[in-house]
Formats: sequence, C-alpha cells, structure tokens
Amino acid sequence: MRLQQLEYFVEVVRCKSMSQAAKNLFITQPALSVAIKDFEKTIGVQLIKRSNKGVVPTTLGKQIFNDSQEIINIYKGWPNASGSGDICGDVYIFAIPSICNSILFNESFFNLKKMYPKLNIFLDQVRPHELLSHIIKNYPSIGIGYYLPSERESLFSQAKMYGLKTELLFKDEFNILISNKNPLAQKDKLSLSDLKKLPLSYYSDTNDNISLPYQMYFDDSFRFRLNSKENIMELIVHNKAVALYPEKASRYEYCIRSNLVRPMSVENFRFPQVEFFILYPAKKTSSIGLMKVVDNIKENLSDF
Amino acid sequence: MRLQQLEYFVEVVRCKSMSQAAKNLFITQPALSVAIKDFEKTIGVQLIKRSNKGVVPTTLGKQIFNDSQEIINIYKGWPNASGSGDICGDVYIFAIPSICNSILFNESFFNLKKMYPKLNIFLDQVRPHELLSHIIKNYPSIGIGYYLPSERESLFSQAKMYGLKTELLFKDEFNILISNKNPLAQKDKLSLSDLKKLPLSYYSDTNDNISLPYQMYFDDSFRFRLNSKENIMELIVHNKAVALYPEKASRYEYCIRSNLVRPMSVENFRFPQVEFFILYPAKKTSSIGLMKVVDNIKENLSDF
DNA sequence: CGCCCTTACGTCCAGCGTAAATATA
DNA sequence: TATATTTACGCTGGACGTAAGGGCG
Repeated sequence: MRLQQLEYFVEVVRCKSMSQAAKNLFITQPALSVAIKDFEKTIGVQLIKRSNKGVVPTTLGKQIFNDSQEIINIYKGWPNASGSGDICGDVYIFAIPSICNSILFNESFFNLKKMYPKLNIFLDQVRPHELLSHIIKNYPSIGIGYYLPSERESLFSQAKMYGLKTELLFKDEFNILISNKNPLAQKDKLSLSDLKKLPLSYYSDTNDNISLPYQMYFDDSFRFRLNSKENIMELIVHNKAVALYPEKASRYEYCIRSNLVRPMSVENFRFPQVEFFILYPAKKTSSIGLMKVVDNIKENLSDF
Repeated sequence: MRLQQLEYFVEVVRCKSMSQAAKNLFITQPALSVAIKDFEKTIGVQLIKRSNKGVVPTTLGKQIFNDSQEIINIYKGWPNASGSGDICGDVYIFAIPSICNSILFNESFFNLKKMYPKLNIFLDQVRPHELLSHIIKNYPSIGIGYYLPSERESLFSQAKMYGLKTELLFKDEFNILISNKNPLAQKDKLSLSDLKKLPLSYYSDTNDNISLPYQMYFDDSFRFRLNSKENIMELIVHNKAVALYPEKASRYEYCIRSNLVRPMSVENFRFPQVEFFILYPAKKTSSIGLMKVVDNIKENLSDF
C-alpha cells in the first residue's frame, strides 16, 4: 500500500468524482480507477459506491477517509514530503552560459528559496560540451543546455544510459549580438557582406561548434577566443566584436535589456536552430527538493 | 513512498541493526538496505547512522520513527491491514479429495477462523482435473492438488497465464489402501500376485489418470467407479475393494487413523510419485485474508 | 578474517497511459 | 448519444533476490 493511494482516495472522496479527482491529481481517470480499486482490494472492503453521477463513500469509506487525512497530515510535516513541509538538501544546477540569466532573472526561481529556506541551490555555469560530464560526476543534479537537432538522438540515448531524463524546454535560433554603437545596428537586418566587417568572438574551448563553422563569414583578421560570457559581452558592448548567441535564451542579458547590444539576423541566411533541454535524474526516488527545482525551471522555460 | 517502508524503518530502529531487522521482516539484508536508503532519499535527510556495529537513528530519525509508529497504528486498525485488525471477506479453497482431511485435521486451520472471525472460509472438494477451471471461474481463490512430475511444466505455465502462482507443498507417493480385515493386510508388503485378488475402486470421472493405468494389475472382474471419497472408503473398510491413494496426504483419513484400513506398498513395484501444490493469485493486491489462508496452508503442508 | 552494510545486476510485478468497452440516463 | 467508470494491454520503473565489494575492529 502506497501513501499516494491515500492521497488519491482522499481526493476522490473530496471531489465525489473519479474524473475530477484524476484531473486534480494529474493522472488519467482509468489509472485512478485502478488505483482506487487496488486500494479497496488490499483493505478488503468497498470504500466508495460508483454511479454514473459520480461516487460516494461508504460508511467505512468515511472512516478511512478521516484516517487517511490524519496520516497525510503526519507525514506532510516530514522534510521533503510532498506537502510544503521542510524541504531541504542540496540541489546542483549546471547550465550553459547563455541560459543562466534567463534562469536567474526569473523571480519565481528565487521564490523557491523563499518557500524552502533549507533548500540549498547551487548554479554552476559550464560550457556545453562539459555539461553531461558535470551532471554525471555530481549525480544527482540538474543540467540545462542545448543541442542541434542532429545531436538529439545521441544525447537522449546517452543520458538514458546514465539514468537521466531529458526534456525539451524550447526551440531557439542563434543570432548575431552587436553593439548599438555600431552603425550597422541601425539597419533592420545585416547582409552577408556586412559580416565581413565584423570580427567574431567566441569561446576559447575548441568545441564551440556553433560559432566556429561561421568564422569564415566574418572579419577573420581578428581572433577573439575568450573563456567567459562577461569577457565576450564586454567586447561586444565596446563594439570590438560581435558574437553568436541564442536569441530567446539571451533575452535577459543585461547588455540586451539595457539596449547596449542588440540581436540581429542576416538577410537570407540562418544561423543554427537549437533546442534547449533540461536533464535530471530519471529515478522517482530523487529528492523532492530537486524535483521542485526541476518543475520550477520547466515551468519557467517551457514555451519560452 | 510505501507504508511498508515505514514498517521497515520502524523495525530497523527497533533492532538497531539492518541484518536483524531484515530477518524479522523476511527480506534479504541488501533489499532492506536499499529500501531504507530510498526512504531517506525521498524524505531528503539521513535517518540512521551506519557503522559496522549496527545503526542508530539521527535526531530527525527518532522523530520520524515516532511518526511512523503513529501512522502504522492508524492503518493497522483498518480491515485487512497487515495488523491483526478486522480481516474480513470470503476465501474459497478448492482441494482434491485426498488432501481435504489433512487441511481440516489441522488445528491451526481453525485458529484462522478464531483469529479472524469475519473471514469466511469455504472449502470445496473437487476432482483433480476440475481444479484449475474452478480456480479460474472463482477468481480469486486457492487451489490444492497434485501433479505427476511430467505434468509440472505444463501446469505451471498454464497457471501463470491465468495470473496464478504455483508452489510445491510436498512430494508424495501413491500406495494401496486396504482393509485391515483382509488377511493380506497382515503382510509387510504386498506382492504383484496379491493384487490380482483385490478389486480396485476408483473415481467415476474418466480422468482418474492415477488409478486407471494400474487397473490391469488388480482383480478386474469387478469394476467400482464411484464419485466420492466416502463411497470408496466405505468399500475399502468393508473389504470389498482397495484403492490407490497418496500416502502422506491421506494420513489423516479417519479410516487410517482408526486402523480400519492401512496403506501398503508392493514389493519391487512403485505406484506414481506426485507433487502436491498450492495455487493462488499472483497479484500482490490479493486480499490479506486470502494470503493469510495461503500462508497457513503452506505452513501446515510444506515438508509434510 | 569476520561482521555489517553497500553496490551491481537480473527478474518480475505494479503503476500509468492509450484505446476501447460498458453502463446508465 | 453523452457522461462516468471499467477493462485490456503495452511500457517503464521499482522491489527484491543473488552475488560481489568495501570498511572497520
């Protein structure tokens, strides 16, 4: 017998309806029907009477309804029990640079910390090619990154091998970040020939597989290989270079919000489309704290 | 989270030892170790400190130990909860004639009824070839019968198809039941030629695949095909015929206990060896009452 | 080395979703 | 037919057993 079944039963009695309770519990109605039936089977007696109008508890059903509420009240007080109890523990998040601001800019992310003061949340910025290894080394932890559509299958299967679940958050498109000081920033769109006047900055790791292939389109008389987003942004703001960044994910960058730089696309030309994903332990035994953070991020970044 | 995990945790704290608790809980020590670890993971905090001397609860562990006991006390009062609460419901047992007395003769079988007065137990005597169909028609129910070793695989796989679990109870050997009035009963063993003087009685169903093949060894000038054990026993007691019966399973027959008839073997000759089995629903959601009866029978009839 | 607990891995069952069936007004 | 519940079935994950691994006296 699972504690969850008690919660299911309580919700069914409260709603006087299987279908309504199923909605509230975020499971399908047949699944709930079976769960309640199994619950009755282990208890050994009928707990609710079914009809096409809904359900009503039997005499004993009411008794067990009360007991169940009492039990739920006890364990909801436990740390990390699915109530809002005393959720605690350490949660590690590894995210690629472009998405970090989007996470941090979101007020509800900080509400997590207010809601669960004992929950320690650590956000580490890592380069895309390091993401998976960080997640695995620091299991259990959460990862946020992107993949090119062609990398999708290999990422999903690799993650699965390590007991990780991968979920798509949103699709994004790379664009050029350019300083508003640059006269070209006045245009609606850049042309391919404009690019030749612009030096491209990119990450110093040799696996920057987004920017590297496009180097040839830019002014290749300069070479800026830097190892932090801050360095790169600094360069862009001072109009010494441009960079390729995912558009949606970067929308909360300070330089963009304050109009120091702007994202621009190129006429008749598309930079890579990518899909942002979240990676987290597939096991249901993951700490509730971790799952709260996962749910929060998914809520904030889905359909971004 | 399962209610069982609370019981596991409570037992571990009580024993101050994983291995001892595992013994009391009838699971292996590694299984318990994992269960407790999962419990801690969902709660989010360490509940016990491990050492090579055993385990001790942490501060929070003690708190949750108390809460768990409280929760267990609540649901142990429910009908069929694994406490000795108010176990109720109907339990149907189908057993072949030869084993019925062994079940009924056992005092502990009747203690079941004393312990759980609301549990209705129905015992039906059925012929071996009808056993499976009765079990299926009356699902969930319990069956007790025997098979020839050659029938073993087919029975097990067929039962599995119907969601039934089959367990060996004990091995038995068929022997001749003969009236003590008969002078041959004075001998130590019968000879094959003695059999020719003895008419064989057997069940009137055409599927009596134990007795039928041996008909030729007996006095075949008589043919007694009867449809109840009482009729057959009556015949044997009055020395009008003999019959083939499994020896161990029949030991509680009144006629045998009171020395009216005795089982005899034949020199240099063996009647079929059979294996008695119990059949019951494989699902863990079976009513606790049914499982109590299954456990009782297994306890009484294993290594008979 | 022995005791106690953990990790690894394979097997089997339970939980849930999808789709289809059933019941009642 | 419309609404509510049940049944059927496939997939995935969890529970437990067996066997092997590690820490501490």
